[in-house]
Amino acid sequence: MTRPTRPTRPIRPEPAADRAYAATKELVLSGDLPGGHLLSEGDIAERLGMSRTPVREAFLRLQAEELLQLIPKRGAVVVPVPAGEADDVLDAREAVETAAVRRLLRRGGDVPATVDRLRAAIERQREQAEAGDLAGVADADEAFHRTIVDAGGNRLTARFYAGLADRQRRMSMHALAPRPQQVAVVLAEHAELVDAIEARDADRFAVLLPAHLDGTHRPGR
Amino acid sequence: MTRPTRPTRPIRPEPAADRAYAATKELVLSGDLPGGHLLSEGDIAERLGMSRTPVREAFLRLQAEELLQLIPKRGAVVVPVPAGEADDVLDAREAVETAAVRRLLRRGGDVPATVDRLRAAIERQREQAEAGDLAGVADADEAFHRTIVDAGGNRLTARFYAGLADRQRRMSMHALAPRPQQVAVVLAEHAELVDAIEARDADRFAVLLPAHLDGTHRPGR
DNA sequence: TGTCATAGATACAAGCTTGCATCTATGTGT
DNA sequence: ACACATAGATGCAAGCTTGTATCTATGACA
Repeated sequence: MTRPTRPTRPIRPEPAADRAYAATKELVLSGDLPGGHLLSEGDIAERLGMSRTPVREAFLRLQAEELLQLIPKRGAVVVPVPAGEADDVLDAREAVETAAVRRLLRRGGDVPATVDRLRAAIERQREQAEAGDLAGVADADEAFHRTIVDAGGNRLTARFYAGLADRQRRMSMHALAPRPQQVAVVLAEHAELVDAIEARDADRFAVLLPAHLDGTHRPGR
Repeated sequence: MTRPTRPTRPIRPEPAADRAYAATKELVLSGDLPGGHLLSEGDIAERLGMSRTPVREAFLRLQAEELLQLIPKRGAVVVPVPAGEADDVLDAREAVETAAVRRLLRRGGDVPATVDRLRAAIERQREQAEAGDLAGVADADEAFHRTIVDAGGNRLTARFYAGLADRQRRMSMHALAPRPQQVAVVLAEHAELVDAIEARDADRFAVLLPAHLDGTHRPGR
């Protein structure tokens, strides 16, 4: 099996439908399209240089994620962030992450490996913060929490959590950027959460997490 | 606001895509199509007397629910129930229901109304059991648990839970039908769950629920 | 001569384009 | 204020193109 270099790379062009999906989703999640905005298949199709069909496919997928709402014979409206969505997201995240930790401990998963991964994620976040990369900080934060969820080993909740992260990202676009000292608090709280996991203390984790999420993501407090 | 009867009922024919979605989903959830089965757009389209386009839309929606997997140029395979899916579903249900109760109590929701609805659901389930309607028993059981989730007031988790119920239904098709005395146990445990809610004791609920779900849905025990 | 590997042909299925019918909302004229 | 014409957008259908698997026939080798 000598294959020194990739032989003439059989690149397959990304399907048009996937491009349309990614582009449109980015428009919605980035907040570039405000809630309530009405968009049409033809518009996007023209902008992306493709026909309406792949765009329609993209719209259907986004409707399944409740980011778009297709209105018969009218178009697709960007679903506005419902009132109370922030609460719902945080509540759901808390439930999923807590359940993941309980399951990890209950089923005797590899706690040390998880702890290592989490501490590495904290370190990455610290580096991003020192580099002043705000988007990088947010990414690392998401990676930290996703690592917790993945450790639980429940594919269904992990998938659900990915959708929650999307929605949170969409809301964060309208929120204030975290200030440096807030990042320090986040890092410290993350460390505490990891300590609780390392101590195999799910109850302590369950107490720490809501405070962490509320404190981080609720501007009013 | 006098609208005595519906005036000339403006019935709109159900869109072809919705019919295709419902029909195909039923095929999968009922277990009529085994996991791994390969089906094609053309087949379904012909059977339902429509073109491939709405069928394709249905397939896309089902792929978003991870019930179908579209394989380029090949067809759509019915995603087999993954190993460990039963565990994942029960784990996720436990997390969602427990979180719903905690939230209901934390936010001072209308506990008496919820309790009333739950006791009514138990009563319906008892009636279905006495009538010997096994499907009715299963429906009432789902309604009971869904009532708990809805009481939490989190739209995101409620939606997630609906998908869990679908997957559970699909798995139940291959499971044994419950025996009458098992139904009695279920009813008694439901009553205990409601009592915990009425007593506003989320911790007791969190202890009772896993035992209930495990005992009911894990044949091996 | 029999068996196996292989290359070519064929059938099938999706990805996408295009076109048409239908429905909704809007604006105009009386 | 109301009816009607019109523009715009989707819902659906049919056809074309492309990619994949399967079948078959041919040739090499034992």
